[in-house]
Amino acid sequence: MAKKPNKLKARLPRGFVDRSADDIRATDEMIGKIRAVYEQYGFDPVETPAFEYTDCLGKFLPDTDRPNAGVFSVQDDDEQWMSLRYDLTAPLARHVSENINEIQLPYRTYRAGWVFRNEKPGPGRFRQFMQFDADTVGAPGVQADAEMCMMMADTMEALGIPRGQYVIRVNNRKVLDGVLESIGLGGEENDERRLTVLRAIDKLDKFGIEGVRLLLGEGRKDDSGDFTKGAGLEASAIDTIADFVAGTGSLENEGIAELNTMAGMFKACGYGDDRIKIDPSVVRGLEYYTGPVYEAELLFDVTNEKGDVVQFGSVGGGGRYDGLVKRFTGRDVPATGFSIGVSRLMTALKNLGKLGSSDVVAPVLVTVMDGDVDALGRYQKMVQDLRSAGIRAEMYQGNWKKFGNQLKYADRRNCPVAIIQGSDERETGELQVKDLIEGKRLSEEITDNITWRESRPAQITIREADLIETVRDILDGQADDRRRQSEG
RNA sequence: GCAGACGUAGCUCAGUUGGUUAGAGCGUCGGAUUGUGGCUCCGAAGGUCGGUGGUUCGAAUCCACUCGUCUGUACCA
Repeated sequence: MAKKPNKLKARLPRGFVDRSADDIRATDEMIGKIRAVYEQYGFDPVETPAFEYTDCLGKFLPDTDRPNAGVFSVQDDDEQWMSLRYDLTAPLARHVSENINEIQLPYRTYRAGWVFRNEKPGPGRFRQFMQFDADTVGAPGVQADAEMCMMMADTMEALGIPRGQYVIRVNNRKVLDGVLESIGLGGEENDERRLTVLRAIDKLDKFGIEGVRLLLGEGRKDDSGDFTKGAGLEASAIDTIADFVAGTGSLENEGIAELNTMAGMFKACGYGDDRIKIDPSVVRGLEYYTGPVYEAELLFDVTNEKGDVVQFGSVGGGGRYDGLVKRFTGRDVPATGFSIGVSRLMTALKNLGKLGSSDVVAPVLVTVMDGDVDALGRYQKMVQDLRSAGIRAEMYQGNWKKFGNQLKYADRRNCPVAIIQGSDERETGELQVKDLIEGKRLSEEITDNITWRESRPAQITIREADLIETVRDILDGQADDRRRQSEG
């Protein structure tokens, strides 16, 4: 027997997903709400491309063992390396620097876009995802940072997350730096250990204070038995840090002063601890942040597809990055901004029931009984009339000779209404209008096929001229039912 | 990256100490029904048993390597 030719296997690269109609509509809705807040605050949109020259994206990674790890890079035909952007901040710094003479500072801008990371994907973690950023470039004062925090809080609420179910946590890198200096970890020679300590503090949510202490000391064994090496600090140094993240340490420095200024602004604007909170354990973006850092955290439980409760953690964050533009221009251009993880946040909002199944109704289906040119023209005209009346509609485009398949198609697409006109109806100037939703309900009471077919459930005969009015009545009735159900 | 678990049809899974042509349910497609969705009945398609190599008379089953998935951890600019 001849060997079958090998079929090409259709497969998606790992860590990437195809997006469904529901997902796309929900994302559009979210982005619309976020944009409205940013616009209200006086921010303008700008868009940069997905690719940048690799050197413009910058390298903030300390480990040079894997210089290209994390990004997708390709070599252009002039042999220059380009990379897909891994966030929206570095490209903005490039854009501002390149147009620094035309851009009026302070520059208040927002943008949504796909970013790409070449790393291990996991559930809810992809190699392409959407971020929605807002930044103020050319603003040296912490009032700009405070505004960012308040805008994040407003955005959470605009998305329907109730007060108390989210919190914006704020810290300042200068505070952390001060603490580290006080335990003798100042100076360049301790860069590596400082990083390890910061990463350990960042794990507070995950492992609790005891886990963090292990990571600051000898190290910690994970659930699979693998061992993570710690920072190897002295017991007294660990105590100092533990006191600090618990908020019981005492310290005076520039970072604390900045946090106090910001706290004062939050209070003056009526943003209490239930919305924005100073939290000494916030670390974030370990390399390029230079001042205030902040992140948005969800406080409600999220259950995944398997029904497990998962820790959702941060859905966005940001901070002050005073050095990024200077890399290009040599000029001090202080900036602050934050990023919302759109895809992640959407998962959470679905859980909260804030993004229900979309309210987009499938089209009305005009079925095809006769395939001659005259008949097809009549069917298409009905479709156009429905569309002109603002009703989503389509003519069946499959094999019209199998009429049963047309209704099956309508059923599977959740079409609300089907229009039927064969030669019998045509002769009398009539139409059959079938309410498919009501028909589905009635089908539960009918068990034998003959009755089902002959009773033609939820189907009425009308004059051709009454098409629009009848369809509209049925659609309105269905919309009322949906409303009652979602309320009850 | 490190550690562990797991890979059989589109999906969920059976498959005996290594033994003939690898099965079921659901789903898909066709028919019963040339002009009516659901139900029911009948039929069909769909598998390199993740891949490669090895042990063996014989491998879905045992071994090695590899790829992939999942869990934890690391990294996350």
